[in-house]
Amino acid sequence: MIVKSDALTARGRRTRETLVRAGREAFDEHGYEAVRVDDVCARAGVSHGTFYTYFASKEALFREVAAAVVGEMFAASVVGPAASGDPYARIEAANRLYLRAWSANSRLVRMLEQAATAEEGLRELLLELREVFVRRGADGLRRLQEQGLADPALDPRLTAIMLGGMVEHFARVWLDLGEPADERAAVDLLTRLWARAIGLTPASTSAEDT
Amino acid sequence: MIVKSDALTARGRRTRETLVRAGREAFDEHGYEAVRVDDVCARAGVSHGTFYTYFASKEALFREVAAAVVGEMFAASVVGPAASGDPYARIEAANRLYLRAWSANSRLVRMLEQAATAEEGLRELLLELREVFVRRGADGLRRLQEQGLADPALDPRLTAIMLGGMVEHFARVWLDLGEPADERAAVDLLTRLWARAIGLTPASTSAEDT
Amino acid sequence: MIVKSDALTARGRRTRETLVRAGREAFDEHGYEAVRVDDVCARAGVSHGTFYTYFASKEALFREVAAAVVGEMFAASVVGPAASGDPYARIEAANRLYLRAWSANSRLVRMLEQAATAEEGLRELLLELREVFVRRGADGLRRLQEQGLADPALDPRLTAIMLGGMVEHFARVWLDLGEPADERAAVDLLTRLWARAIGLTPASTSAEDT
Amino acid sequence: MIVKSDALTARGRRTRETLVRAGREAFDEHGYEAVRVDDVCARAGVSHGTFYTYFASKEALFREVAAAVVGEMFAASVVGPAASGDPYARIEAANRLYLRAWSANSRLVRMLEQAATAEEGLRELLLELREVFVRRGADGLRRLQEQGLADPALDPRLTAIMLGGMVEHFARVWLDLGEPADERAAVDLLTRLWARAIGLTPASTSAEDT
DNA sequence: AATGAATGAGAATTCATTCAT
DNA sequence: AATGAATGAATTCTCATTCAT
Repeated sequence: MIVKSDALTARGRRTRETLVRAGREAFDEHGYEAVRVDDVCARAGVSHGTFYTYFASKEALFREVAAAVVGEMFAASVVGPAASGDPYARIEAANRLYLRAWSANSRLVRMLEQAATAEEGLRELLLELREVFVRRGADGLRRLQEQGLADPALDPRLTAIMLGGMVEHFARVWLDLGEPADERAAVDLLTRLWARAIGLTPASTSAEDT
Repeated sequence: MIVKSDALTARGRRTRETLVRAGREAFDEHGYEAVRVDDVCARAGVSHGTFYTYFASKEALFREVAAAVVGEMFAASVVGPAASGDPYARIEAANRLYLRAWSANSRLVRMLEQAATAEEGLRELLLELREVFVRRGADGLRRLQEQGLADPALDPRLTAIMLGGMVEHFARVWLDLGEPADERAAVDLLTRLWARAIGLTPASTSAEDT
Repeated sequence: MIVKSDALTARGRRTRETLVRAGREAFDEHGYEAVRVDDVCARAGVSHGTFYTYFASKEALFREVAAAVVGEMFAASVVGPAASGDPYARIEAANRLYLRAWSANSRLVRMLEQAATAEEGLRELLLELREVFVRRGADGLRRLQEQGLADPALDPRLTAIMLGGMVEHFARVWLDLGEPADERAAVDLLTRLWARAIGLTPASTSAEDT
Repeated sequence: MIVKSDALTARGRRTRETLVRAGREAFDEHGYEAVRVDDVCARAGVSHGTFYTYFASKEALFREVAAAVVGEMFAASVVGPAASGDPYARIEAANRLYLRAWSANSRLVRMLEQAATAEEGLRELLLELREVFVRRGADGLRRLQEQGLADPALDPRLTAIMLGGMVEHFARVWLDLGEPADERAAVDLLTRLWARAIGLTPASTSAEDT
């Protein structure tokens, strides 16, 4: 007798949101397996009977949390046309956003990866998330290639996957494994490596040096 | 009650090895949580009672499996002085090895990462594994810098982490998420990006082209 | 808090009746245990809260449903003086009514039997129901014995229980277990067996044959 | 990890049997729904973990109990050629056995009937049980008809169902609903009604009277 | 009268681990 | 060394019922 989100009173909506928030925190802190439904309920301050008023199972809650995370990351991935001019600056801005988005959610994304092995629906969500970032990277590279600013021999998609993976992976190592580094330095280096790797022509790169 | 590895009859050693092998396969296929001790025993063809003759717990078995995996990856990470001459070729060889080593064990390494969150001992093992690869990468880069073949401004350790992460991460996406690509093309592109990123001077790079 | 039936507005009476009807259908289709209060409410189109405005518990609803069923069966058990004349024809008419009454409600009666084990009140209801049919059968037999048409050695009550049970039981086997038979043939045979069993004298029986 | 019955040590077999016995008693006393797995375990003196070593679920235990009951009833239904000669005496003997067999298991059989509604496998078991008794009755009648001792116009199967139902149903009313009667009188009357109903010719019937 | 959110006792089941043989 | 029966803590989920609005 799960109640759908759009058939709820204000109070119901509030409770539901509280549960999602509590679940997100709990999953993020302890991992999917380690979280018991009762933990989430305790954190949300409701009985576990109430939990099942809103979610059919722990997994259903996770799906909801995962969807929220993915949604936020989509939102965070938009560079905005502001940082316009300089290609190098654009890459830098994108990398900063990328690093932040993944840093903020790295544990949940990894849980999603893990859970995606078993759950069909989650797998799709994960692939979709990845695709958004890959496509963004690939499109950016293609544009630079068309402008004659990047090595035209590089396969845009594969390159985007690899360099995007470099950023994503660093987010993990940095935060989850505690590799010491400060954001500025990290973004600087990631950007430099990225730019060089795609052969961003000296013209723009040197702009920074002057 | 647990029998130490070196105080075993030949028969005992065989049983123990069978269990480790069975555990490794099971963990790799289904993940740590999803594997029951009984599954491992069934696969190894021994009773549950026997399991506890050799391992104090499921976790102890995992530790053993993880150690074996890490050992193999260490072994696999040695480039060998054979591919000597050309820096680019060395990087290429290293990338091929790197990619293969991580591909072969990506699921288990991820499980190790996950488990490391909770277990102190595993955390150390994981950091150690990572360190070996990072150091190898950093050392290689430092050597190139000393020879004037790579950008001396790059922090060797951070650069190695980032570029190594690129390879490691690609191994996951490629195998676990099924991104289509063939090894040759992948190694080629990874190497090209890596070389360019560290500013490997044309002199050597072009050596390949001629 | 429970509103009594006679202190209700027209609207309230309607809601209450809807619930009883919905409960009866649900119980009949799925059995007492399998029916959740929510199922009844959904079927009746009211909220669970409303249910408790009219019934103190699920069991209270069942009691009401059971009483209704028993009432209907009482009503159905009246042969009416119409089929007067011939004793055999009277038995046949009674058997037809008997078979129909039990057929129509066999599942609910069985649930009542089952529930009666635990609930004192229901036990009485059940015994009362049974008694009506037993008494009717016994009275009929006694009359025939007095008229010299049936074996005077038979204990009227016990005989009525046994022959009545034959009809009742056949209703179950026929409908619930799907033993194929058509009503006409079944009533014919039941009547023939019944008449012969009580030694209904040829005089009347043969009346049918001529 | 349910262990099959034939792969058990003596101790295991003993435990399993204890559980079946405990389950049978519990079901008989309280009904399927009212019995918790823990009740059975407590009665058997084992932990509930042990229960699941032998049975996959409460339902699986019930299936086993039901099969045992049906087996016993099959065994009990054999009249044996001893009571040979007199048809009336044979019917009487059969009725006594019939009444006893159903009396001894009436609650469990009713539970089986109830459960059969939901479970396919149980339904078959029930139908099989019924069929054995029906066939036995039908065969007996057919033989009498061939010998010219019973009304040849009666459909053997339908008649057996009806008269068998009379006995079966009486067993319920007698034991479960507490209708007072002693076995001798009940068997006498059931037999007299049965014999008369099928038109068992006076020749044999009167044999009893002399 | 009606609603529907909240409750929590209760039941089934899993599985790592122990221990007698 | 090996076996496998026994254990019980832990966890998920259900559903009748209460109560504030």
